[in-house]
Amino acid sequence: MFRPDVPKWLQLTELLKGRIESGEYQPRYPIPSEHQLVQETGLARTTVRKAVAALRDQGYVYSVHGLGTFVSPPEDRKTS
Amino acid sequence: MFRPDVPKWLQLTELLKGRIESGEYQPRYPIPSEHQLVQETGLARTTVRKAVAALRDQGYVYSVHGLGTFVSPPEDRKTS
DNA sequence: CTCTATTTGTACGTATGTATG
DNA sequence: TCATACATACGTACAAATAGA
Repeated sequence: MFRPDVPKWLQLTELLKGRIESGEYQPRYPIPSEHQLVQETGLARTTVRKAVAALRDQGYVYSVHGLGTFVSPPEDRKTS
Repeated sequence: MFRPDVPKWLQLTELLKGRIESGEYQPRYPIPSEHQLVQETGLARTTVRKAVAALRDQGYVYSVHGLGTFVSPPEDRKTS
């Protein structure tokens, strides 16, 4: 599932970003939980968290403690 | 209370399994709640839950949302 | 019927240790 | 020395189901 030459966390970041940009994950709706992403990818939770943190830093998602991680409105995305 | 070389969650799993197999916890009766196990062991709830989840995976107990976790009948136990 | 307490379920936040390249 | 990656462990928050007063 993952190429060996690129960090897995970065590949997961790009994968999720693609699903957001394609509209598969809609603004204001949650992306899969960390637990679900761990199950689906086989990665460790820390690695999944690193991928989601990068998405957050780039304005693609925001997280609410105890609730989940949600897709940001398109204008929040930092495309730089 | 816990050995340093084995994960605490696994040690708690084995401890509870021992109480089930010895008959201290009887089939169809509840085991201590997560909260009680936290108090008794000093572990975090997440760690206690991991121990109970392992017990569930092995067929030793089943949980009912809002009610508790109960000892399974012996024939459900996966001894493999 | 409503309120409350208890209990399990779900989910994110944080920290530490170990191993590998 | 550093980034990546996995595992363990504690903390905090919110949700849902159940039972009883």
